[in-house]
Amino acid sequence: MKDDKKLVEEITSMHEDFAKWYTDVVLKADLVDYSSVGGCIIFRPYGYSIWENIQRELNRRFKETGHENVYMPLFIPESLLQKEKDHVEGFAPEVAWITHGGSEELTERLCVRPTSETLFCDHYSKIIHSYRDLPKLYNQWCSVVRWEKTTRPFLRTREFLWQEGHTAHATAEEAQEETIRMLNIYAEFCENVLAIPVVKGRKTEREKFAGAHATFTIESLMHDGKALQCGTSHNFGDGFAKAFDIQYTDKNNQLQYVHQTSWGVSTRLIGAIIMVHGDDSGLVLPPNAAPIQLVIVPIAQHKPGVLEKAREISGRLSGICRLKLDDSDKMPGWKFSEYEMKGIPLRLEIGPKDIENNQVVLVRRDNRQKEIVSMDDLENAIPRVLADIQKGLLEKARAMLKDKTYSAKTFAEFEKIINETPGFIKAMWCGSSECEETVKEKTGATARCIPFEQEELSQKCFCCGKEARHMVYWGKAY
RNA sequence: CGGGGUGUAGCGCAGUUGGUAGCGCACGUGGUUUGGGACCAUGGGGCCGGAGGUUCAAGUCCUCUCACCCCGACCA
Repeated sequence: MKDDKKLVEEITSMHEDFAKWYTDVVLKADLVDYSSVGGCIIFRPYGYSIWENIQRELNRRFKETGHENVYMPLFIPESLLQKEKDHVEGFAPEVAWITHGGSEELTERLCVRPTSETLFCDHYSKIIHSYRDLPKLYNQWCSVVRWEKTTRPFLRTREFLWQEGHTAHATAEEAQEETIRMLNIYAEFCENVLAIPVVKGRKTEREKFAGAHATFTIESLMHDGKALQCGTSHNFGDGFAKAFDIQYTDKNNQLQYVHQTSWGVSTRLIGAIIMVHGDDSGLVLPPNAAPIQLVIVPIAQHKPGVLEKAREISGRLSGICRLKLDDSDKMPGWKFSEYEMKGIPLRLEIGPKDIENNQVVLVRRDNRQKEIVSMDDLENAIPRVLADIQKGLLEKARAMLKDKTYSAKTFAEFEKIINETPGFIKAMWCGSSECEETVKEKTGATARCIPFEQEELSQKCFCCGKEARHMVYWGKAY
């Protein structure tokens, strides 16, 4: 078999049609099904299981840093939503409204939460009285609704699952620390669990969250050169506190407003995994996020001893990795293709010849390398190979990010890159919203972030030529 | 919200000048198979997206609707 032979014929090649490739993968890997409600998806067990892994890993990190999970209502009274002006304006166009209970019209419309800032604020205003009540470090796992016009599985759906952390602090400094702490947790999680390298930075005024003082972001780059915002962390300062009257008495018996943050990641991360690691055979999952890390495929399973051996191995390994034994009567080749589409990191083949030789065959999903391993060494070999795959995927993704990151000094250079080799473009910027607008109009690219790691590529804004203030990562985004 | 496309079996499709629906895959059963998507036999499955109309007769022609997908403008 040639390495480059396309084994899975049901998936469109990503070079042929990236959008089609994406939806093919999403459907063929059994991650989701389309639902009867426009713009919404059904998470199938395999897709939901990835989300559960994400939840488990993040929950551990949130709890290690002192956060508690809570749950707020799905509905927000219109009056509550309207308390913070920028916030309402930002979300108004995509809010879904409840107008009736049964056949009776409600006296006040209820908004289906597009995000829960207002609910947390309302609650905080009641429960925070003293500096002794601070900080409040809350998080909630829930779904939110934003009535989007264009939708794509995971990347943009009308209802999506996410987590939103909402914290209240005594001082501006503490709030800023929290904002960055959570951004760093997201970045570490993306790299170590999802094997997705990210660029950390601050959003421009134009791109920041409605109602925030500052928004920080982690941005990643997909196979097609488009950027994907993977998570955001906002510093609200005391803006919401003033709108919602969240005050506490400090040590000197003075009334003070709290300083707040919020931060979130969503099921969009699953879209990122697909578009960063996937290939023409389908999904490729990093072991740390994979619902099933190892699939055992018995060969000639009707022959005496084969299934027994496969079951024995399954039992031995079940404590050291998440695995599945497929003893259905499908052909082995069918199983190989199926689990490649599903991105299971590692496959173990066990057949009569292997049993004779006291060995098994391991095949990696990421590079299809085969390795023959002694039956006695499985407990060492499996974790070793899984760790190696995890590491390899991150390295590969890092190389891609580096490869697709360009820099431009002039507008002409910028345009040429965006049109010919899409990716991140580093370029100096004067800080004006007008230049962002111009760039967007002429090239379709937006300022993804002002990275923490600044470089001085030149003294002048690549767009208007005036004095540059920041180096910005630009790109077309999902 | 604009532009394009598609709706016929679970999925993918065919269906000629209008004559009352077919193929592949999947599924059920029996058997033979199993190191890269097996084969034979046999069986089940349909208000042709919906509503009007034209006609003796509509999957097919006309009108109107609805849904979904894709591509753009706005957004986790």
